[in-house]
Amino acid sequence: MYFNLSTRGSGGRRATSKEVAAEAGVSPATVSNAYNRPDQLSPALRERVFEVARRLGYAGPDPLGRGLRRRRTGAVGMLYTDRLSYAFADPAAVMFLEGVSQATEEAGLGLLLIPGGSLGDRDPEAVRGAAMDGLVIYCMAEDDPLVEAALDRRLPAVLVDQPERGDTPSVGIDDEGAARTAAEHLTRLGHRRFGVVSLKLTPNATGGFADSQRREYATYRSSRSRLKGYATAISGAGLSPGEMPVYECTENTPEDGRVAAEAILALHPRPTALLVMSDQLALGALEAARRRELSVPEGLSVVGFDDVPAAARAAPPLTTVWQPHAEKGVKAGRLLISQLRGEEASRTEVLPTRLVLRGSTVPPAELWSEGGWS
Amino acid sequence: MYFNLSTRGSGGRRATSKEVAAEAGVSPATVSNAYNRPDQLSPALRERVFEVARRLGYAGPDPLGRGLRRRRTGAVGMLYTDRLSYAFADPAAVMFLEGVSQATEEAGLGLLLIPGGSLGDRDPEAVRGAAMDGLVIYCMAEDDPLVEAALDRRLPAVLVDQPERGDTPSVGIDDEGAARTAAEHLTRLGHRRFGVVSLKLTPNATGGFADSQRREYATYRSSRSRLKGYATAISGAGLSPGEMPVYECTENTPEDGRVAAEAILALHPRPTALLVMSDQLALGALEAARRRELSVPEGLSVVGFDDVPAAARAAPPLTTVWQPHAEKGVKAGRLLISQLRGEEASRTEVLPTRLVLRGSTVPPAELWSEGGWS
DNA sequence: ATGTTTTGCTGAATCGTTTAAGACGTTATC
DNA sequence: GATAACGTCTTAAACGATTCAGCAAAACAT
Repeated sequence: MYFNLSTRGSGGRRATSKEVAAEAGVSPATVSNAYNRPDQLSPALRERVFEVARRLGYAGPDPLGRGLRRRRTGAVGMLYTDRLSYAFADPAAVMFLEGVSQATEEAGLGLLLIPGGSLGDRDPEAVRGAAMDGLVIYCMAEDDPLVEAALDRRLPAVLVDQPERGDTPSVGIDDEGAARTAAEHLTRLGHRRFGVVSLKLTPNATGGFADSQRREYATYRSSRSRLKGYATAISGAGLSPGEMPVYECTENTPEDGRVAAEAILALHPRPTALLVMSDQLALGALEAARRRELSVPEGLSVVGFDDVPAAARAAPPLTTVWQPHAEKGVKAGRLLISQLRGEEASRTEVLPTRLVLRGSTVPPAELWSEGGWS
Repeated sequence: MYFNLSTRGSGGRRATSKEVAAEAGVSPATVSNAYNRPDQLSPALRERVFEVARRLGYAGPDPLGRGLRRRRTGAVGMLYTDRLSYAFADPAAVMFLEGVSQATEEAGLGLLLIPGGSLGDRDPEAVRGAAMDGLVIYCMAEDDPLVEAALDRRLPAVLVDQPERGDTPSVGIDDEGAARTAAEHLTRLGHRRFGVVSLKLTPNATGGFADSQRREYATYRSSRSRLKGYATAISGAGLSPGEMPVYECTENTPEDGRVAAEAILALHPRPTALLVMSDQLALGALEAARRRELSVPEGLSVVGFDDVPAAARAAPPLTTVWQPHAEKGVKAGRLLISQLRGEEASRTEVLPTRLVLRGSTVPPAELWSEGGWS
């Protein structure tokens, strides 16, 4: 009969189920049953086991021991493009996480945010060593070694906003179509000179204008597809997309967007419209215009992507591509969970997008006299 | 010699280190060493082990087996007041998480978001069964059974924005002092009739005006302290805080804030100033005023709490109490990590706050003729 | 040639559970 | 009265790794 009360606090070793069993004079199996299958033992004994457990400071089965035996952890992992802390600074990612967490919480699962390290030296150890039952892989570059490492685990997984891989289910949007729609909106308004403020094209992006080869071989699918969508629209208007300046940002922040837009607006001839790959960047573009005393939309049209809440509150309110971030998260989570349950999941889900017209886009100034707009 | 290539994909059993060992003709200990202590075996053999591992589809040591043996998981948990998905909808919580994730990522640790379930029936199973090396407990009610369950695990922990407990380190702000400062700002401007839009006072809050007993026995420390701070300031101005209406919200959303403010503004006599416990709620209060065609600040002063980014962009910009959300997260994370490293951590950290004066507060209209303001 | 250290590997115990399968006494069934 | 069924509890074998003491051979020193 050995007590263990001294271990209150974070120090000291916790009691094990075996010790509880010994102290209560039963077998370990019975202790296990007390916690996991109340119907397998008499209520009286169960109570006694709990009583002893309390006395010994045993707070229930150790998750690792249990997990090892049961082959399941009760948590799903989430892998993000970049440093974890950046995810929380990106409204779109936060909304996505909101959706994922909703799905996982419904299922009683934990959500394990896996540290990737900075993009420079991604450390696969964390994803190799993370205790999880499955994972959602969000917005990663198609050649990111972490994706490889993650998939190697052979866990149930779902890819989000990424190229398909093997038979892993995926959810995403039609980036190319959405971008095309956004650009066509501008060509229809009569714009002829565009600039693109782009998200990262490859993980090791250094920022700056991207040449056509770089555009072609972007390893982030979303960026590549959106670029393609923009280009298609431009071509459709009889223009040549190759000449269109594309400034690649390294972070999805208003600051980076501002810098990019400033670079583009310094060009001659100056574009009359900016195609921006995210609202975070677009907010920065608005700021750039403001600093140049170039009024939006009169002097410059801007169309964003994502439709984050701040887009509607911006001055002027931002014309942008809406996409269902939270729903994407919920879908991804559910898809993963149904795999965990062994159900055969649908292969791929493409969620709808919608161009939201607000105040940041009008015909170019050159056309005003032609009666299109006043 | 047995291959296992058929298990590509999520199905199939993964190879174990023992199988790799057998196939490579070495002992399991050697396989382990190949992964964990490269210096313990010849480079040639190590390469051979990896080669066999690759062939067999062995992606490195199983996290659970390893975790069990090593007594450590490589992840820290995070426990939140409410449903996880709500955390992502609350900018303050998101900033806090940003900080925590920064700290954990630096240390190469995962961040496990523990599902609590809805507040009604909190399920302690998840916190009992979560595989983690330590946890941060954020903004929980002092009588929440989940806190008890979490502390019972005897893991290293840190409490955030919560009453101290035992010798668990904690980080927070001086809620009472900050609230008092906010309220004193208004009393100094000459306001005499106040309304309080309050965050939840207890987990099972139903919303509505809270009587004095309810205010007294609030189990969320932040709410209780802020209420106390407001009251102190009011008393200091020679008024009686007991008469001040306090409307308790159930969620920290603009919608709830609007509803609360509407209820308060319908009172007679109508308060000239609103003390609001969060900016999310305050944004809703502004909306309520707008709907009543009551202009802020001329007809109503509003002071918030948190200084979320949207506060500065609101119309009018919100006077509010700034607090270092992200830094709080970093501090909490670091405090936890230093415990994990066995370092004796400081007991308690109180972070600074600051009242940020913006456009939502002016003297009450009654005083304008007296020359104070125009 | 002998003693000592180093290198490279293995055997066996251990981490804390869960879970088939089975033992044993009691009660229901025909 | 035999048999089946049941309720309760136990035995023993996993689950997948790590770690420490130890051992043989090789390298080095004397």
